[in-house]
Amino acid sequence: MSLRHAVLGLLAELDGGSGYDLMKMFELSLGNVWSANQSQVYGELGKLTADGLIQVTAEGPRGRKEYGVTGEGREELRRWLLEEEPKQARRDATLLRVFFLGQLDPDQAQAYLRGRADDMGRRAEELAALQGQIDWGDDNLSVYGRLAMEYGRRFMAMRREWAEWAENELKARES
Amino acid sequence: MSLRHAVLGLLAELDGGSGYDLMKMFELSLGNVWSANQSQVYGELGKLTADGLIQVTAEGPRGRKEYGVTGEGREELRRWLLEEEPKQARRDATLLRVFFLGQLDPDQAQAYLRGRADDMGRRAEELAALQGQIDWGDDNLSVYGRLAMEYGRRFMAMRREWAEWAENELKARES
DNA sequence: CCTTGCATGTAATGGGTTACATGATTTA
DNA sequence: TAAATCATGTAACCCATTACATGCAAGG
Repeated sequence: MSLRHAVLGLLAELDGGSGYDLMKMFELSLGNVWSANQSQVYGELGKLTADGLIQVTAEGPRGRKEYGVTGEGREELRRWLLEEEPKQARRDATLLRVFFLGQLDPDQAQAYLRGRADDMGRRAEELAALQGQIDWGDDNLSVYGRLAMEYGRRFMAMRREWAEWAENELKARES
Repeated sequence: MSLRHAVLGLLAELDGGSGYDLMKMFELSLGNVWSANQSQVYGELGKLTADGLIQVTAEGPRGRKEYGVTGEGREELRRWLLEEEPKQARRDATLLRVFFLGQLDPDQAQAYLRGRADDMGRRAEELAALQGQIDWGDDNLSVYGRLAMEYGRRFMAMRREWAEWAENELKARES
């Protein structure tokens, strides 16, 4: 049930916006942390409106509808932030494969881990470069988005280091 | 489509087993990396059988059916391991909240991060303790499961460090 | 004999992905 | 005037979760 709060949160931070505006945000920033597609966004806007957590505040050209968070919506957002325990989805496609690497030859298993290490190294560098380029503003989404981005960088680095360690563990077993 | 390969992989590693056997594996080891419930397991066994990737190899008491991987199934497992790029699900409930911490008072935001750091620290310790206790065997699932567990430990540690760093970043901004 | 564990299945519901479908407005 | 962008919506399908439903077998 977190898509609901992603939409609610964005509308709260942006002081309102259209479904199209939200989609842009999902595409270029929030989506790295919680992805959503167009169908989902419009669907959720409808449900949130029906539940009274947001409302249409203006209508523009091309059928554009601008939404704003209601008092009830703000309350729900705070409740979610403060009271609901974030529960981790235990699903990792890379790690699932690791469990079954015994089905491959040892050198293929090592190559898999090497591939992960390289991939993660690449991504960590890309993120680090991006981090240097961006001019962070002083608004909430910039301040907290920056924290999230640093998390991403550390995550990639950690995964790279682990994959290299794991590759060496397998090499050590070969004797 | 990875549940399919989780089931296929387990049957390959265990040299066959029943739905019940697989559920046990999901509960106590594989589930930390790819979770699945009873309905899913039995449903997937049916689909895999219909597609010829596994087959019933024996029937036991209480309607027990033992499944084994077919040649086609083994082929599909290798293909998945070697050729399919693991794609990461970009969904993290903890981090999603971080984006919207600006909706809280600064001290509440810091408390959220502190809570995460504590939680992760606790889990990292639990995992480290578990790691020390387990007698790892020499079978594939033990060898590779050990790698996955070390990943979990490092992951928790990284998250703890990040949450502490983020908390300090917020404190530094207060001036 | 009673509890625990073994064992399988189905139905309802909700969320996510992909594809389809349409059209207005701006800009080059 | 053509292409790009803005803008919304629906339908079909698949996957995951929860709940329901049943019954046999082994051990204390």
